[in-house]
Amino acid sequence: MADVAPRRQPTLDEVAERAGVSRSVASRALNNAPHVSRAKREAVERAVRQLGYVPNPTARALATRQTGAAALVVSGEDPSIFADPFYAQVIVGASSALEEADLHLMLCLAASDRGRKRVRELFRSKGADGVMLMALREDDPLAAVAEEAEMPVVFGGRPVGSTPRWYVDVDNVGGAREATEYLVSRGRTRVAAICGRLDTEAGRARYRGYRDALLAAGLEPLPPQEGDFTEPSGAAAMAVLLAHHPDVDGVFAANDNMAAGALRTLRSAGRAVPADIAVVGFDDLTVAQVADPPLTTVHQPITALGREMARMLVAVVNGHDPTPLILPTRLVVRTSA
Amino acid sequence: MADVAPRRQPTLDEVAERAGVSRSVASRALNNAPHVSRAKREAVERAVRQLGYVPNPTARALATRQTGAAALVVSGEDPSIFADPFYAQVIVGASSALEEADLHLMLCLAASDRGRKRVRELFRSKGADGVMLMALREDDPLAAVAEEAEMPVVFGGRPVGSTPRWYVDVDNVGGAREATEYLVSRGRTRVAAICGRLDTEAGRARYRGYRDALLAAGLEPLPPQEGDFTEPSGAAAMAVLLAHHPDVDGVFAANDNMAAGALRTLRSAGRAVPADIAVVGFDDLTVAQVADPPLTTVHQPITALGREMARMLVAVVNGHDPTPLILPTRLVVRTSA
DNA sequence: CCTGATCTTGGGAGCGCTCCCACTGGAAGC
DNA sequence: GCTTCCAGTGGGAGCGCTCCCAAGATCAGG
Repeated sequence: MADVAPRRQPTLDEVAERAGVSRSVASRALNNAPHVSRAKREAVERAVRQLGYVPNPTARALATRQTGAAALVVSGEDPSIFADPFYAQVIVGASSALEEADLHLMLCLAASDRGRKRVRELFRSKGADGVMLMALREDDPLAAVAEEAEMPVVFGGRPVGSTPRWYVDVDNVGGAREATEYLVSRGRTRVAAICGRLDTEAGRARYRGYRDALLAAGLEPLPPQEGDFTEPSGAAAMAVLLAHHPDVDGVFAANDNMAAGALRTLRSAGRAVPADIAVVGFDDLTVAQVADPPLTTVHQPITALGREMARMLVAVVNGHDPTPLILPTRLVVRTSA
Repeated sequence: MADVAPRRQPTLDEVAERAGVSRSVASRALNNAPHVSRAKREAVERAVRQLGYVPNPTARALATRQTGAAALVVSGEDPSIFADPFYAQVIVGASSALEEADLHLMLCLAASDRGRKRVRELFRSKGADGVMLMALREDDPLAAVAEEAEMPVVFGGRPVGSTPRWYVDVDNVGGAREATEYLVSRGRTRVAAICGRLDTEAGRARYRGYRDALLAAGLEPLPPQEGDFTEPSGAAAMAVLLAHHPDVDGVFAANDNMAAGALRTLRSAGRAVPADIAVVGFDDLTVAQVADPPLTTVHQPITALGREMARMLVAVVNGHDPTPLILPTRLVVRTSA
């Protein structure tokens, strides 16, 4: 058995006693609220130092009805979705913004039924001061949970088919359009799309951008070749594309992972990139730089996405009503197109 | 201003009243503890359902002195360390194990001074039931914090220069040795090492494994060419290596990111891989599969690492004293060596 | 010197839950 | 028939904090 040190933490009452003041005064001094004389304030500070007092966050949470934590919920059918480096960057951004507001970050991967149930419980029990919700799919069970929740919810990316009150998104349509326009501007005329899951808003929006651009250029869009945002699915989609449309000379992939997969298929099929086929990705993750050839891709400000989500959530928690935010993308030209 | 729905949650007292029992009985029924008659148990369940009652986790935490949360703390000088997909996989594993124990996951990136201060506060205020601590460097300020903490701490990877009571690590020495032995077995005689930060135990251990293998084969190890586990640092290290030891015919990189960087440098230097130089990585992340040529690398069970850390922590929290764990690695042969 | 306004102060009532404990009544043991 | 035991029950005292409020202290203005 582990020997648990049973020494109890000092409480606010003990601090107060030691400082020769009442609990109320000690509490006020601690939260540097007004109505505390300089002398007592200092006495409290001294007692805190001597006793090594640290306030008990749980007790404070119970009294104030604020947990001091914000949750980041990532939906998905299986946990592997979270392995996408995308989320790590979101977390970096969110974490820094929450740090400023002195909130803790709870991370919930709502992949299993059990996980979803726990998220539901979290919502209903108000186990956090607010929630950032990402990666919702069409008919996602979490959508309803968020709906009925009496808790601030900020969406990362819009859910399919509805526009929530608070969200931060990236200009998916614009980014995809720009990427496709670029392919067209380089003289590509048979441009295909390897799109992401079409039960996600990002997947749909990026296909829409691709489609818009081709139509505007008087070219014919190909039907969506659907992947699931993973490298293997991109490789597979590229293989199908090559089989059905051997004359394709440009590919817009809805993210870098799938673009990397496409590159792999093209390599083994002996097609030169970008000479025979140009490839553009989306995200601008590390994989885009490491790929061979380095990927021309649509950069999206992922860390900023996380940061802004957290900031927006903090604003809502503090009683404000911020306006939704759509972050810009920009095309990063490398070698693949 | 956001309109906050002020409807209060039902409390246990209300459930008890509705069910016609005392608060004690209701509590026992809820936690399905013994000493509750079947009739009352059902009455309570009914009341819970009718009222839509959900227990208040904060109040429970205060009463039981258990927060119901475990923290994963990732140390580091700047947040970018967390962008490594490695941590995402650790989280997937930890999350699933914590889910089983019905604990929430708090994520703390202790990159800034502010972040470290908050972690310290977390430790001192017992803001979590236990902590998983990763990526400690030599003289890491968090080491002291963890030391004085009266809280279960499980380390992910050993810290430099000390062996904590509870940790889960990967067989870094063995993995590096196997990788290097493989290079030697393929006839490579001038094998260099691009090692990770030598102020981390993983960085040191992997270099040690490399060194051991060469010495055992009667070959001369080269001095460590230090990187920081990032792709650019691997590229830079490879460039230095090429300049100082033009005759190198094999490289062991301490992780896949750096191996990918090395590949990039070799490509632009016109060296063929593996014909001229063989390259082996470590981690077996997605990048290893996507790299060109696909990386031969040392696979480490990262998700299992996270899972076992969480399980170990749960064991400690429950008063047990589990023994440290060292997870095996295995060489995955692809094309680069 | 008195009145009212303002600042300090501490008592006490929660926040919503767990858990100890004293009490009941019926089954079991002698 | 009488203890003995124990499942079942509810009262009450916390857990450690915040915050309302009444009361005392201080100070200005008239």
